Amino acid sequence: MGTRAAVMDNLSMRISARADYAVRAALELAAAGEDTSLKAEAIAEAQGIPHKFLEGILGDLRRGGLVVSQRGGKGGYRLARPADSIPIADVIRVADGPLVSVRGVRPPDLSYIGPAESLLPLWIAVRANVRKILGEVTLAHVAAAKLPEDVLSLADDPEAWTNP
Amino acid sequence: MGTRAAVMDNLSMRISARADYAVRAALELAAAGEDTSLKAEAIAEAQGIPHKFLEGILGDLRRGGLVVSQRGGKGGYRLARPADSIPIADVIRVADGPLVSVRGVRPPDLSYIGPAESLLPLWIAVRANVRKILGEVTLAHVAAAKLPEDVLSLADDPEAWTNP
DNA sequence: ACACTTCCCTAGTAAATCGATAGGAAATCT
DNA sequence: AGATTTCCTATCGATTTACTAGGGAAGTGT
Repeated sequence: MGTRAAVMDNLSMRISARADYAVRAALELAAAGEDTSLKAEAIAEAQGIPHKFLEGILGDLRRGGLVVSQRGGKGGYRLARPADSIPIADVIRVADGPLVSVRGVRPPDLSYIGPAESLLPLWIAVRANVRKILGEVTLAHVAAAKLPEDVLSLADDPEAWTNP
Repeated sequence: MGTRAAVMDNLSMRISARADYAVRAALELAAAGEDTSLKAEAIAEAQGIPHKFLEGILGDLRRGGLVVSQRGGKGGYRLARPADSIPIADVIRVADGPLVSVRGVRPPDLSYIGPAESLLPLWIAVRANVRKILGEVTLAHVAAAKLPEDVLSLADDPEAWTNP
């Protein structure tokens, strides 16, 4: 399409359904407590996530070492570590692949020429900033609705909530 | 072939080829000066961008009011405003749509329930942060290879350049 | 032992998106 | 008129996304 009018996303920051679901599922587990285990179906119900889809995501979280699972009648999933030791960044990375890459190429391997040369440090700066936030905020923070001060102050600016 | 660049993979930060090309094309125009116009073919050559693809992107920039065009023998594209008044964010937004989205939805339109309630302010905070950087840095900054101090200091941290 | 529950694994699929290309119409210059 | 360059529409193949289906493996309670 030459003109893109109706289609949305994907400029700079995009959080996929997969990542979003993963974080929300992890938050349910965080809220349940480290030693209570929840069934996939219960999480799916609570958060309105297609449960078969969620099963796959929970499998990723397990393989990533963030949750542990148990089969059978009293089975389910629970967090593998305390919720305050799991940053949101970890959940997203495990569910959705590496946090950042550049067209398959890592930022340090890019080569820009001419007036575009300084683009690389710019992307790096943006990335560093995103990492700082998502690496600082943990499941415990979000589940308890107590975000760190510096993050809150960013979200408090009414301008942050406006559209484009 | 030249340089192809930047898409940040998957999770958090992704810059599409479209956005990357758009910024690089705008940078060529910025370097050329506000009253010099460049042909699409010349820009494509200089930055190693498929020229037919670039034509579509330049069309978006024109419709977004960032560049003006002229057809015919002495035609081409030039910036519609001074390079120091065009933030990188504008270029990306015009070429690629809204800067941040979750599951294709803009953050203010999301609704989270239960322990996921505080997810919304978190996404907003991240978005505000990205906006702050990309809204502050202009085409002039990048074209002149003189990024603002606060951005540079972010990119200076060696940790920012590490892989995952 | 047996039934039941719940996780686990593999495949598949419809739709969207991405990057790119082609052909020609419209405008502008010499 | 003739050359040039933007502008418009349409299409393409490949990949990704978001999901669905079905069944096997492992654990639990009776």
